[in-house]
Order: sequence, then C-alpha cells, then structure tokens
Amino acid sequence: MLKTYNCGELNKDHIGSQVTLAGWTDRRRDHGGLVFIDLRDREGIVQVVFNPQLARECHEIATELRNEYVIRISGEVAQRPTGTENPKLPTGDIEITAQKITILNPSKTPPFYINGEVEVEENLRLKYRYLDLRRPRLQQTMLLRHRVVKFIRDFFDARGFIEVETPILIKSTPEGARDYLVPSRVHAGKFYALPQSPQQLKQLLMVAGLEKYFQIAKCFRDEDTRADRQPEFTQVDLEMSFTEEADILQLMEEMIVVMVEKLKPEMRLIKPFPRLTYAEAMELYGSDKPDLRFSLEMRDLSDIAAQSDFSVFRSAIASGGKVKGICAPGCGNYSRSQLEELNKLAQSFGAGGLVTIALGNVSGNLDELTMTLVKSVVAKYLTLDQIKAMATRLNASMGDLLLLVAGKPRSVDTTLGSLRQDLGRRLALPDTNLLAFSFLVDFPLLERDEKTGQWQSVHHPFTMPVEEDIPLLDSAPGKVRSRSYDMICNGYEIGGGSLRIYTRKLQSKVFEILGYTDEEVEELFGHMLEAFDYGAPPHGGIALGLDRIIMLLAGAETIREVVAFPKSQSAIDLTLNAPSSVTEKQLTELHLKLRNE
RNA sequence: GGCCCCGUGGUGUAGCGGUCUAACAUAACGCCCUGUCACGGCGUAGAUCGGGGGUUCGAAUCCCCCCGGGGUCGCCA
Repeated sequence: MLKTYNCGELNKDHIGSQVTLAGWTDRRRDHGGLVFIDLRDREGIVQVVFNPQLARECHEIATELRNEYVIRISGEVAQRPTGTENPKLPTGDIEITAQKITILNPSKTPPFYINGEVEVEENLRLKYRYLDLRRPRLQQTMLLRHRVVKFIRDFFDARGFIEVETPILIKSTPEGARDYLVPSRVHAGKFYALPQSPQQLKQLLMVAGLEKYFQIAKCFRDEDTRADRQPEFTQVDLEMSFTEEADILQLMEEMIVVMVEKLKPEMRLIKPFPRLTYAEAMELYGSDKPDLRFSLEMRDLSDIAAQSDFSVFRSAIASGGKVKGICAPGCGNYSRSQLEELNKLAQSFGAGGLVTIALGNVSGNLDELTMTLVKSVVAKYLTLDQIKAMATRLNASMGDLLLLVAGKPRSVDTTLGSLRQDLGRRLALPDTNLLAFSFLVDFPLLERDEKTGQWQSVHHPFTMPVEEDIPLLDSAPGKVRSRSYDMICNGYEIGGGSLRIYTRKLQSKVFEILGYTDEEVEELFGHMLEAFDYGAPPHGGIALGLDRIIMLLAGAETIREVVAFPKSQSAIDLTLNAPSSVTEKQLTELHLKLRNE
C-alpha cells in the first residue's frame, strides 16, 4: 500500500510514530513560512505541517499544492503545540510533521467545492458525480447504504434464507409497468425484457423447494421518474414457502426494528407497527400510503352538511357524494391570499373547490365561539351549532381553520388526503427523527380500469384472494379482498407483497377475470401454470424498496441522493451521457431499423 | 402529454424597466506573512445575465417561443 495509516484514524496514541499517508489536499493554509495542509482520505482529515527549517524541499513542494491534488507524505505524528489543538477535528490533538512529499497527481480546480457544504445545481453535480461523491455527505450515505445491505444479508442468512441471483434478461409480459426491452441478436425480431421485479422467478424457486429465498435485486421500470422513483432501483426481495401473512409482516417488522436500532439508534420508531386496512387508510387519511408522523385525520361531515343551506354540500350529498374535512391547527388567522393558495392547492389536487371555516383568529375554548368570530364565505348558510358540531368532530378548537371538500366519495378522500399531506409539511408537523412505519392490509384484489371497464389486479395477478371471498370472484369481483399488504413509512410506500396463488385452477380463474384468452395465458404465463402442476407449495413474500429505505434513514430529500450514479428526471445518466446513439452496424446485427418520427 | 418552480463570473447569491460600464461572498491568479485550521493582508483577472424573437427611447428586469434542470398529475401489475 502507498500508505501505512488512514488520515482519520490517527490520534494521540500514534505520537512519535513514523507514518506514510496518501490522500487529497482538502485545504492549504500558506503562512509564507509554515504551510499547513488538511489531508483528506475516506476516513477523515489530518493536519500536515511543512516547516522550511526542518525540510526545505518538502516545504517548497507544499507551496505548489492546490485543492484536490493527490499527494503522498511521510513524516512523524506529533503532539500539537499547546493552545493550537483543534477540538472541531477528531484528529485535532495531533499533526504530521512532513519529511517527504510526492505529488501523485495534480488536479484542476474542481467545478464546485468538495470541502464545503454549499448547495450546487444538481445537473452539475450529476455530470461530475465522481467529485460529488468525494464530498463527506455522500460518502457517509454510501457507507450507510453498504451497512444496510450488509445488515440485510446477515439478517436473512441467520434465519435460513439463501440469496439466489435471478436473471436480468427475461421475458416481457403485458401487466404492470412498461418494460425495458433488449433486442436479441440471435433471434431476429425477438426481445428480452429487464425485470420489473423477480416475481415469477422467485415463485418458481418456491416450487423448486428452496423454501426461503431473498435477493438484493436490481429492477427496471420504464416509467417517468419522481423524487422517490428511478428507472432502475433495488429491491430487497424475499419469498417463503409454508408461510402465512402474519409471519411475513412479523419478519419485516423485526428486520426494520433491529436495523434501525443498530444503524440509526438516534431515530425513533412506533412499535409495534400499526396495521390499517386499506379502507381505514382511505377513510382517515385519503391515501394508501399515509404519513403517520402527524394525525390531521379526516372526518366525514356529510350528516351535518346535509342539514345546512349550502347548495354545493346538499347537491353533492344528494347525488351520492359526501362532505369531509380536516382541521388545520392554529391557521384561523390565515390571510385571504393564504386561503386562496390553499384553495388553488385543493383544486390542483382535483377538488372542485375548498371551503374554509376560520374559528376565530386566537386560540381558546370552542364554547366561546360566536358567529361574529367565524370567518367563512359559507358562514351565512350554516348555523353556529352546525359549525360547532363540525369543529367538535374534527377535534378543533378556537383559532383553528376547518378545510372542507365536497364531491364524489373517492375524489373527496384523495384530494383531502393530498391536502393533508401538504398541510402537514407546511406546518412542519412531522418529527424528522421519527420513522412511522405501518402495514396496510386488506387491499381489494381487483379494480376496474376507468376507460376500458376491464378488471385489473391491484397488486399483481399472482395474488391470493381472501379464501372466504373466492366465491365472489364470479358474482362481485370488486368485493374480493386480497392477501396482500404494503409496508408504509412517513408517506412512502416502502414495500408490498402477498400470499400467492399456487394452484392452476385458481390462477387460471384469475387470468380469465383479467380478460386473457386461453391462448394468451398459455403464451404469457404457461410456465407458471405448468409449474403449479408439479407440487407447488403454498408461498408468499414481499419486496421492499431499498433506495427508499436508505433515503429515510439518511434523511435525504430524494432517492438520487442515495444512489451512486442516479439518472435525471428525464432518465439520463449525466455522468456517462446515456442513453446514446449506436452505429448502423450494431442496429443491423440486432435486426433493427429506426423509425423516422 | 398537462400544471407549477428555477436558469446572472468557476461556485453560491444580489439586482426585477434607466443610477448595471451588472453587486457581494467564495474560488482562481500574483505579492506579503512561522501556528493556522472556512488563516489573514494587499492587488489582479473573470459573467453581455440559458438561447431566440418581441414590447420600449431604453430590457438581466416585461411578453412570446425554444432549450436545460427540478417538483407534481397522468403513468408506476
């Protein structure tokens, strides 16, 4: 090795030792006589002193150093003179008296600061990702990611799971996200698809008798990105035979709890993880991935609203809709422009409009509320008793602001749910040190495509229906519940899974309801049905989004912060400049011709 | 594809119709400096304000189009 120690690991115990270090010049402080260098490597920073009286040539070279020069120095670890210790540095009690220096490689001035905490435009960071990754924050994130993956492998290994790699070149199927396709050279006109998840393969591993499988699996989905979504991402994928829903949820909870307590002990968890049904989540939070770090629960106010003289409320309810509300604590003093902003927000979420009722502009007991204190454009259509009844149901007090939305049930839930999430963030309600994990259960098995009217899987077509609901598959498919579950944290879907169908008969039935012809089923899923004929065990599993977990543990704003080389919103790798054109020769070999568009 | 936000020296910001011959910090370059640690001091250089068009006597500033980045809806079994 070109170095005998790492910069960050030196301390008083090494005083008097001869050491050789190598790393990057983090900063130079040139006093004309003395030159100080902060030498940085992955493990930290140590100060090197160049004294012209002790090593003249060495000092001359040191004056040439600039930020990010890669150097190697030899010298003695020395106690710093009394009064010059730096308590801000872990190595601040000591310094290296340089005797020899080699410039291994000079550096151009970097396009942005490596040694500062300044926010830099993201496309510049992505273009020079190798420099961005030199910064301490991203180094720490990469280290955390490594530790999480190591923890997961050890955790499952200790519980009898074995990691199996599944292929990246697999078969395209119509369900789910858009596939990334890879053209076949050997088979003209045919394509592989990159896996959206190893779903079918892990089920086949269960048929194979592996019983407990897991994998840190790369997955690919050709859909638009989001702050928490990349075209390629990593799943913690697992599958077990002879398992029940409770086993899987318990295992996942244990994994998360032990992981957080070991790797992020300063973060808090709610234990045990709350379990909500899908219906409860929609009713209370208007979301299938509610942020449980704050309450702001929604309540149905239809019965009260129906008695009001407000025609919007009355007609919404008369046509099968409902009126629901949430309480924004302490927002009774919102200005007209703030209220208008909320209204616009609600409209952008799909509400026809937002009704606000300010319960006075100072806090106090609800009993003191009078009509003169109420500020609302609909005040004249409501009685004081009605307003008080709504406020009571929403657990509001004086000085709060009630937000009401009327309309079709589903739309009211989701728009108010989005408003709730946004309001929580605006009011800084979430405790940033809290990881509010929960499980969502009892999802419906099927939902109708609004355009085609065709039934679609809510989870995926291999999901086991709740046994007592199976007779409903023919009569009322929309009422069939599934044996699927999601893991949620802080408003993010962290993972989802299910017990799987393992008999040909039931699987065929579900494919039939999903609208596949016998021929299509044979062509697309014949291998699965055939496998079920050879003693497939009952099985189930789950897959977690590893990147999102790291994002939450690292307190990062986006998933790009926890991926070494992420893609931009338009799915471009700015470091490598991918995707890119290919030669005509490559296209010809792949039997491809570009369309002129 | 829709909607919203952003784009000023290398970097981060200010300026939002004339006083901009574009300011500040930092980085860079040169000189001085033996105990600094975001070292300090003096000096030098560096952006025609993402691109194009328009309004105006006058545009970094207002309008339109385009490009790039981000957020979100659609999409994500």
